[in-house]
Amino acid sequence: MNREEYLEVYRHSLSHILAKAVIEIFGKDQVQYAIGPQISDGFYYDFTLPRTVRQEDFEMIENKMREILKRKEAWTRKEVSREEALKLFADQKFKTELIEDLPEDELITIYTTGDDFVDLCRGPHVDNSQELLGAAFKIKSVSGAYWRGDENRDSLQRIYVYAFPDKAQLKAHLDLIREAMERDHKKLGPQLDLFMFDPTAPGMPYWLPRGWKLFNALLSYWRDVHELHGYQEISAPVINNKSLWETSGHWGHYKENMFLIPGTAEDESDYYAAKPMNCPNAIMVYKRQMRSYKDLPLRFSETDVIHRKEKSGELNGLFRVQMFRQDDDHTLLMHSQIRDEINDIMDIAEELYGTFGLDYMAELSTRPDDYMGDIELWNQAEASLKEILDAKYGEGNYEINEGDGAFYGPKIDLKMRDALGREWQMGTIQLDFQLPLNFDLKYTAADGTMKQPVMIHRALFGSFERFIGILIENFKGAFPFWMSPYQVGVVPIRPEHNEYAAKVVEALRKSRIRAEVDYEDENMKVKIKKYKTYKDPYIVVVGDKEAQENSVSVNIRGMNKTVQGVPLDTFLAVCRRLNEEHTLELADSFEA
RNA sequence: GCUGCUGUGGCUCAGUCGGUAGAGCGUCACAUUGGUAAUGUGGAGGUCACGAGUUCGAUUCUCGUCAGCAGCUCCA
Repeated sequence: MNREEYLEVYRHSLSHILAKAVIEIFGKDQVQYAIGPQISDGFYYDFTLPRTVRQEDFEMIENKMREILKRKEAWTRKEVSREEALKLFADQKFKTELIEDLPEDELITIYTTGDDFVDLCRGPHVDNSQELLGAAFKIKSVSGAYWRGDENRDSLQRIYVYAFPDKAQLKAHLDLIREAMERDHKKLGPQLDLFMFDPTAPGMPYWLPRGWKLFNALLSYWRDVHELHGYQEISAPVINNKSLWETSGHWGHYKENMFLIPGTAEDESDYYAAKPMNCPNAIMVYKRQMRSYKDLPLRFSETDVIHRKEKSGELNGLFRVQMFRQDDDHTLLMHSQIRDEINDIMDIAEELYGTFGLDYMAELSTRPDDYMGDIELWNQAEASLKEILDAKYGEGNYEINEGDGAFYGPKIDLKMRDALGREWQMGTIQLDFQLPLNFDLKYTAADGTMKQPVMIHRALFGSFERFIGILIENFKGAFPFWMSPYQVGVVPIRPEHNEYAAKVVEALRKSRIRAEVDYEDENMKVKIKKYKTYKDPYIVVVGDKEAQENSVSVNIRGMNKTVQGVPLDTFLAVCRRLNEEHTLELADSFEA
């Protein structure tokens, strides 16, 4: 048995122990038990119980589980007929439903643990509870869930449990969770004065001065890269009359997610809606004039604010917001250009992600059952996408989600893995055969006939907001030099050094280095601490010595190391280089 | 939206078994003239999220609203 199978078997087995414990605590006639699958860090089990399980109950339940394990009960497997199974679980409505839903010819197996607990299960399990004695587990949380994920059906209590083969692995996992919590951008962001929220605008971040500096550093890097790849940035209205959204189909399919703004009429006839996507306006720009095949591909990138109304419980810091800016683009092109264009987009993605040292994986989603458009076109497009992915990552080195594409075209999703090994859905590259049709887009082909272009929607960071949220957690707030809100904090030792400090700050700013300085008549240690808390990459201290020799004393972030007597010009040159090269690591030596 | 939890000065949190609140940090003032992560003293700062109910009296109890957090995808 390999490690994964082993995990599966005993997590699964432990979930039965949990169910048994819960039943013994609350009484068999008080508990309806549903399902108890394993998940990535343990397992859960769903129940209906006579009362809500609280945090105070966790220890009691854990103890009951241990007590059951110590009984070293045997597990016996038995094959039963459908009738026997139904009879056995007559008073368990969820189990009954599960049995009734099993295919006619399915073999039904039940497992008995000890002499009183029986559960419907396909197994496999351990043979005796004894085998689980060494396992380490801990109840993680209790939350609500619905029977079969359907909010119209029974509301269940789901008990989550962490489970690992031994204490060391459980501890390692709990440490990882703690580390992730320390990195939580919802905590770090406000702490570093990057962004805030206000109840009058739920899910709509306010970017504070420091955060906006970071945002703009990221944006300007993104612009530079796209400029080199032939993109043209546009900006368009944030609200449009509903007639636009009717044409695009959003009014019909996406209205619940749009913030609506009444016009002057009494009814909805002249409503406006804040844009939830940029595509229709990019199309307006395309339609402004006749387009020739020679113009294509036309790449209209856009970072305007967009709004999407979310259900109240779904907001989550910068990860799920109601107002954000995508690093968006809509490219109009001929069918024959799809492959080259997607290839170029993948190159940009690689370059962008590489700058942050983030690994990424690609996933292809193909034609769904309810697809629209010409099946030939779909086949060609999917073939092109596969070809590109095969060439780039090798056949089989990317995931294919059959039937998971949008109805208007296939797509490639890009997921990345952060410093803690967590996965994030980031970029998305979607082909769209539908909108060009809805808006009746045309170009004049070489033979003088009118043809319809294809549209590509793509965002590589996903949204600036979410991407920054991920970066905050990935770097734990200690950003690479080029994107740090302030790159250098200047600390004059005494007020008499303020004059030289001002000279240093001016020189830094003239070199386009973001520098902050504290002229207060305050102990220098206090100032150093302030900039350390802000995680400024470099803190430079200036006193008599530095003023005299036109140098700075550099404190390097994360290195507990100070380099004294660095000539100011040398320091400036190093900073400029880090900015230009978008270097991930800080320089720790300052040679001329 | 649903389930559960939470909401006390800018921040982190204590407290009130119902009699309108306290600490540390931060901030401000004054003193301190400092060499790489917290100098000292003093002051200001709170309608205890909002609304209603119960009560002689509510920050505390009840209900509602708003916002936040965790989960609601892992299929016996």
